[in-house]
Amino acid sequence: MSRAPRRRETEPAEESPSDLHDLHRMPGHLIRRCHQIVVGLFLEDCKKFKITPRQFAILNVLSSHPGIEQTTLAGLVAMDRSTLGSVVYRMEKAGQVSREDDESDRRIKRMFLTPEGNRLYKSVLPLVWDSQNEFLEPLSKQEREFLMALLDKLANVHNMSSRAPLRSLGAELD
Amino acid sequence: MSRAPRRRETEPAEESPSDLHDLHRMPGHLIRRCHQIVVGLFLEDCKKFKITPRQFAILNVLSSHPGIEQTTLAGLVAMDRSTLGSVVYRMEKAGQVSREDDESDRRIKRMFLTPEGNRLYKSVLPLVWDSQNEFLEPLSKQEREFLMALLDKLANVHNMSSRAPLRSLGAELD
DNA sequence: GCCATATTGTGAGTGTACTTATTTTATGTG
DNA sequence: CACATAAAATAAGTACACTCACAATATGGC
Repeated sequence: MSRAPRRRETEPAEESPSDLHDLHRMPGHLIRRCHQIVVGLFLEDCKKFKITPRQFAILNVLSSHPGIEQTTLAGLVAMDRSTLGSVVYRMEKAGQVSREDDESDRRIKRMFLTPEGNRLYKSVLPLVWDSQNEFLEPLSKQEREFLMALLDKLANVHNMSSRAPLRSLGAELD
Repeated sequence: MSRAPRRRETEPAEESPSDLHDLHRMPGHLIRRCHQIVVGLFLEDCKKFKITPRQFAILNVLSSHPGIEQTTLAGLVAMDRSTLGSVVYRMEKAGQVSREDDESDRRIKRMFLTPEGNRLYKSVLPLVWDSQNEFLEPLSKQEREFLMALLDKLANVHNMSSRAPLRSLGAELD
């Protein structure tokens, strides 16, 4: 039913079926595709280090903020506490991060990069940037900047209504 | 190293720490945030129907292409076969799709929407569009179109190098 | 000091999203 | 027709990404 090709997209594929258009016009679908792609490029470029984008994000934040607690870290990388917990658990097993109990607040576990984790971070950083540039490569410099600005705007405006809001630091730590 | 706040973003948060900038300048991170957000809006708006974005995508494609096989469907929604299999399994249990064996090729299972699945699709469609508009709401009309064009370009250029490429239909199925 | 309340981390349960390997069935070639 | 090869679906294993619930603490008021 309803086989009327009434649009002329940039170039969905070859055949351009019928009202499957609905799906491909949705921002959510396009965002998902791009996410899928950028993760794929990341994993490919960093293959020899067996690291994921989330693990990299954690290394990155711990590198500049040693000793933060898990909930704060979760806020900084925009993950929820449970997910972060399981990712960090794996990284601890892999010897990349360490956790130690806080003296004054027994609920808290403070997190640090191990030397191993730090080496991994330094080694993988250029490869990560490669993958990011590779992703943006089809766009001109201006287009890249515009894209980033638009995504940044969307992410920030919706920040607090999202399920794992990005949160910056308070003033109490280090 | 490198503690120079040399940018002035739209509004990252309040403190704008130091070289955590690295992370937030990465397209991958922004894309992920936006993905997280748009999925969150979808789930919130469609809460009473207990449906996920992927399940909706499947309903959408099956609605216009009844009788396709799983591998083709996977291509149309850009999921890999394994993931699609498990999602479809749940939808079959929920009575939204049905699968029947193909006569001429015993490997194939052809998929259809059940009346229930079709009702669900029709009911949820407007809510889905609401969520998509809500996501884009912070942007002007022009910005929205530009964003979509840029994402579309990225998704299409990288399509074949991604792990679950979007594939359009061949000519053999009705 | 005691209690209602809030916070930190965790655990269980569901749903993607991949990888690799295996089973079943088709198809092409000699 | 037997045989290597390919394709469709599934299974097993890993890694997020959430939800809700819960135990162990802290904290503010009284």
